Amino acid sequence: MSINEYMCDCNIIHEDAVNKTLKKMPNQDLFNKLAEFFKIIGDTTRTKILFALDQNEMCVCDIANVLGMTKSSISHQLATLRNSGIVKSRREGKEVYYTLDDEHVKQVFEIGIEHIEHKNKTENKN
Amino acid sequence: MSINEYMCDCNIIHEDAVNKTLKKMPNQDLFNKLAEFFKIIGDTTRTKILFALDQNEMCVCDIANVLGMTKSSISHQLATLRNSGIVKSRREGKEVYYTLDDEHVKQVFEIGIEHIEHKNKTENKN
DNA sequence: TTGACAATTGAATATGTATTCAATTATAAT
DNA sequence: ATTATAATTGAATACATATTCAATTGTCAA
Repeated sequence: MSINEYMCDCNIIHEDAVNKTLKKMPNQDLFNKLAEFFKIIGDTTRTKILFALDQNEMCVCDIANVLGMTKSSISHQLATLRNSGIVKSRREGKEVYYTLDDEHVKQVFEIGIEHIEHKNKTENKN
Repeated sequence: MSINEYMCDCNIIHEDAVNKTLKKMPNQDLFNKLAEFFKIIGDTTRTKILFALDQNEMCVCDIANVLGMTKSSISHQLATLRNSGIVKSRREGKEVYYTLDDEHVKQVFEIGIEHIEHKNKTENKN
């Protein structure tokens, strides 16, 4: 497949690198899901929820108390996280308990925190 | 610090878990930066850019060709990525070359892809 | 079966943001 | 200087989404 089939408003500068990269590119679906995954994590409220669930299994009310927010907003966010397969839930009586769904979430989360802490340490040198 | 200082519309169910988690909670600034980091990665166009830069150092025009988009939109996205410290750039003549800034970005990216591929494999069992 | 409480849901509002388009800046070559 | 091309920038538009508020559902106990 030629790169000329792609619309672009400039001439090609490094054709080899472009073609090599085009060959390796995963399909659109993977990028959509990957972006979706990070976008869902990428919200302040949801990072707090994930941090809390990384410590303990918790019900909606517990999380609302930890974050100082309404159950409604937490529940909306949990629905988002659940629909994306980032957390899972189980009902026990009136309460619904949430946990992280997957080890990858934990890993991504921890590396993210490392990254921020590293940036904080070195932010004075530009 | 008591959890009663936090406004919430429900009674506390598991006070110990809530208090324990409150003690461990990092400050607001860390959550803001962490969410920002993931949010920036969490866009389909930007995941493609990061994938491309994970293969080769590239100029704006190369990236525009790989993604089949205008230089302007790519440049806007690169500015976003650069301002967040996710990519860095160097000028060589008329061209500006971009690379991933940091090993953490690469790690987070790869684990993210693993996560999606794992989900793809197991998506039939609910 | 009625009341109480945990949780979810839908609609509305307010806010954020990706891409487009037009204009501008930076660099190199003639 | 002038032209050409790479890249950036600002403003506008179109689209997505977080929180609030009100109503509803699910479960348990009296």
